[in-house]
Amino acid sequence: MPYDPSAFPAFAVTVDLVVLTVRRHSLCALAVRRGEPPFKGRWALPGGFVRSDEDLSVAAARELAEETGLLAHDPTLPVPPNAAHLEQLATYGDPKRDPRMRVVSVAHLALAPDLPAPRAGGDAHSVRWAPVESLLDQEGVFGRDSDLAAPLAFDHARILADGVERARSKIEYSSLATAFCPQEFTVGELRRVYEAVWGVALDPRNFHRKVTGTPGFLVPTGGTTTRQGGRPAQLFRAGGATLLNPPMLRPEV
Amino acid sequence: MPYDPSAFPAFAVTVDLVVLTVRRHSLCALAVRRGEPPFKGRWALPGGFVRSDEDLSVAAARELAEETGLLAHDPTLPVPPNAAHLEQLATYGDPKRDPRMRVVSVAHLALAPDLPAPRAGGDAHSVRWAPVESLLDQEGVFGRDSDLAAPLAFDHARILADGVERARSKIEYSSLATAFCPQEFTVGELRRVYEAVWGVALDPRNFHRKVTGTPGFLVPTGGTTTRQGGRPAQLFRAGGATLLNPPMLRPEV
DNA sequence: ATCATAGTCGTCTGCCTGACGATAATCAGG
DNA sequence: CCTGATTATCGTCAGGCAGACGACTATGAT
Repeated sequence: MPYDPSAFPAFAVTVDLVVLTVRRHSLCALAVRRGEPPFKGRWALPGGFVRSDEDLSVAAARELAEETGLLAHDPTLPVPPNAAHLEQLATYGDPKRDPRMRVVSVAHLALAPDLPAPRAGGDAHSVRWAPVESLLDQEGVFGRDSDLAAPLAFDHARILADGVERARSKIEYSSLATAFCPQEFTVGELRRVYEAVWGVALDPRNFHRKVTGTPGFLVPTGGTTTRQGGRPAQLFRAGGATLLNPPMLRPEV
Repeated sequence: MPYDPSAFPAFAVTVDLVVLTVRRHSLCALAVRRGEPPFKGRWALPGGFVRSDEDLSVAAARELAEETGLLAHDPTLPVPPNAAHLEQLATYGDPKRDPRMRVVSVAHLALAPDLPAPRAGGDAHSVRWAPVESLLDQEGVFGRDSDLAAPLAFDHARILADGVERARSKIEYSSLATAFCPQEFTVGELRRVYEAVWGVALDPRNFHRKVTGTPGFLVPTGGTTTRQGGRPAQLFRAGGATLLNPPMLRPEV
């Protein structure tokens, strides 16, 4: 049977990115300001059309590189210096999610260490890191950041919320939190990642016992650092283990 | 800026379903035999095109109902008698996954109690439950079931494997295993679900202690049954709790 | 020198789990 | 009726792990 294009509806397919990082003790997401209608002037998640010869993960990695300069991390290769964790999040296809046409968006979640500065595709004003609470707070916050108070464009608030929840739950049972850290980091820095992502305070002594006692989670590099002040801390790299068993559960409420 | 259809590539969007159930102590998936090329005569996952006015979850629920007569379970409504759990799994968009054209498939995972018999959309011969191992076993098993030995069409083996892994991990930390049970069930029946999904044997005493001791997991209905033989067992319904904390971890190895 | 800060090591207690003994309530068959 | 097979359910015990928290260590700031 020959291929009949009229036998099915045509869709546009995009990738949208939830890019998360931890800056100044808070979980931040990358947001871009829309320069075109609809939602012109509003903040949105970075993203773009999937090209006709691209796999979805390739499109997501391309968008990530365009927006941040980060490379997606292929687990089969050694970790390049500018690597981010990238995984598919979920797909959103409400017929009315884009008023122009029928768009299905395959959202991806990227986790990155704190970056020097967002590098826009030519227009640095249109890209910024923003704390996820301010992006998700639909009520709006009046004051200096009132330009951020408007809800995100399209269904991006929902997508961001899903991405944040995925990150929050995934660091419980995997070593993914190290994706927020530079290649070498201390136990305290890793703990502050958990604290920022979960929004809770953790006991430094129990946390230290847990992460150093889990085989394959952390590998000491031999060096120490004092960049946080106080007693110098051992430096570690992420070990090969990806699954934490038993998991490190979020404290309840 | 007006909408310009030539500014982006057009995709076909489908939903594919991984429908799992437990029959005769083994985890089974719904498979349909393809009647058209490509992969004519091979087994595949049920699925179809998303209509132009349909959300993805609606399309998945429609396909599920067409193939099985099951209703997707809307968590905000009381559970109808023929309800199945339905959730989005992942999206597959390799440019070469369908030789005819560019198709992006949003796979969904459905979990259902053991059903009387698959009800095909007019052709009962083309749909069947098959143990997931036989569908995933690429080497093929010679013998009576050799028609099942050929690998699934398209990338459906990958999708099925992802769905099975999702189900296996999700019953660890949620009450989702009850989706495989009828409305009323015994602790032993629930244990046999875990054993079938994980492919391991569990200690009946420890399992009983765990599930009856987790608040909100099981609600006794007062009745008892003896349909398994042996001492009569209490009947339960699924409680309101959806998250198991602490989780019930798979035995290692 | 003193203090503040952060890191690291220990201890104790309670909870949960895995291993497994024991008892209870049914059915099949002699 | 009695016996054994089968399944359900309750209990016990030891080990592991997590939360709470004391104590000590090594730095920088004043």
